[in-house]
Amino acid sequence: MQAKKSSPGRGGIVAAAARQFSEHGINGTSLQQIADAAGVTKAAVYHHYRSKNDIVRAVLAPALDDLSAIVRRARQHATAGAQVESAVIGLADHTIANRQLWALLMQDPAAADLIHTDPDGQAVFASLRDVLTGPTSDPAGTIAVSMFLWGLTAPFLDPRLAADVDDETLRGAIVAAGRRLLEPDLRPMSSPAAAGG
Amino acid sequence: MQAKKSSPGRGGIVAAAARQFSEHGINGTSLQQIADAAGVTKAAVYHHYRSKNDIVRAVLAPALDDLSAIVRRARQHATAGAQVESAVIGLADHTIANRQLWALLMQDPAAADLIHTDPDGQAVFASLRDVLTGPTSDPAGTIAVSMFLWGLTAPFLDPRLAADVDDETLRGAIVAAGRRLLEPDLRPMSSPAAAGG
DNA sequence: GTCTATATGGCGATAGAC
DNA sequence: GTCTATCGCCATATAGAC
Repeated sequence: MQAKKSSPGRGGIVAAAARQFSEHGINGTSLQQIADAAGVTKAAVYHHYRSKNDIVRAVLAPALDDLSAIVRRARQHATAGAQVESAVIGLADHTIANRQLWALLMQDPAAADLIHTDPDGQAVFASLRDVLTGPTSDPAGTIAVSMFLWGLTAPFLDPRLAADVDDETLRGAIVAAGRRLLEPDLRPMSSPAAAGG
Repeated sequence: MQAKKSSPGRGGIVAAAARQFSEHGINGTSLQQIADAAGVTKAAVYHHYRSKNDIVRAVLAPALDDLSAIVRRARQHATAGAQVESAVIGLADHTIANRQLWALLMQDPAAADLIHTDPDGQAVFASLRDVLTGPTSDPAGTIAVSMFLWGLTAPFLDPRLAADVDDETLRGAIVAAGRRLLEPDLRPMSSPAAAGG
């Protein structure tokens, strides 16, 4: 079983594209680079995908599906605290298992455009933020949620972390950060009156 | 006071470029777009800057200078805790006063390339991380620092925050997040023995 | 399903008139 | 200091042979 290296097919192309995208950004990656990385020609790539945008979608789609699953699983918990905890752990695991993809999803302007355009993408992110924010809707909570989500990209983007740190340490640090930033009793309260939900 | 709208000069060009960069990303912005936004032609832009890379540098340079100043100011404090506090506050203020620029600096792959290339840029970020990390060098601390730095981009990138939240709330939330993530006594300690610095 | 070859357009960058 | 016009190149995307 040589894994059919001579003809990568769709899977090999999206894998190669994902690698190039996370290295050079989506706009910084040409179809030629993708084709070269996949070991085929541009025309072969176009046989599988009718445009570069389609490739981008194919790369990002699994991440959006994973996010949906994380939200769905979190919502099965009864209390808001348990939902946040579940989502934080789910995100930590997803980030670690899929670092480049997550960085791409959050970091790249082209990905942001695509998500902003796609109604499903918007809905997934909105529901994720809802779960992480919990029932309260104070600005500080919204800010903490955003900082946590964007902070999740750090473990891949930071060259000092990408190589050295083992997954278990990373997971522990991410979950700890999520708890500190998002758990209601730890959340910053500039005006005490706002605490009464 | 018409601010000389007929000839924007260098200032107008970098301002226009910064706006376009933070909207479409550096690689996603053409010189034609920059010229249009500045109200001149491409050739006029090239009269002031000899390459697109020069424009990028001109856009990012003030942010790097600001970072240097933040680090310098933080280092004047005696204790590590005070240095962290100073740097966090400095970063919060800088992010709020200069949201797009910071997002660009941290978010864009092309900016990352340029910083990675430029020795000064590398040095500034290294020293900033050193100050935020403090004397200890445990992985969890390094991760927390990275998450905080990347989390700082959130306030601009999140459409729900860019418009609604006033600066004071934002500042309070960022500083609070920085404290929670970075202050030693709050930091996650998977192995208690590592605490003795 | 992959290839070579090509069409078409926008890109960064330059030349030279005003 | 700005313009019009253009170069050379590489981008996305297509056509048609094998």
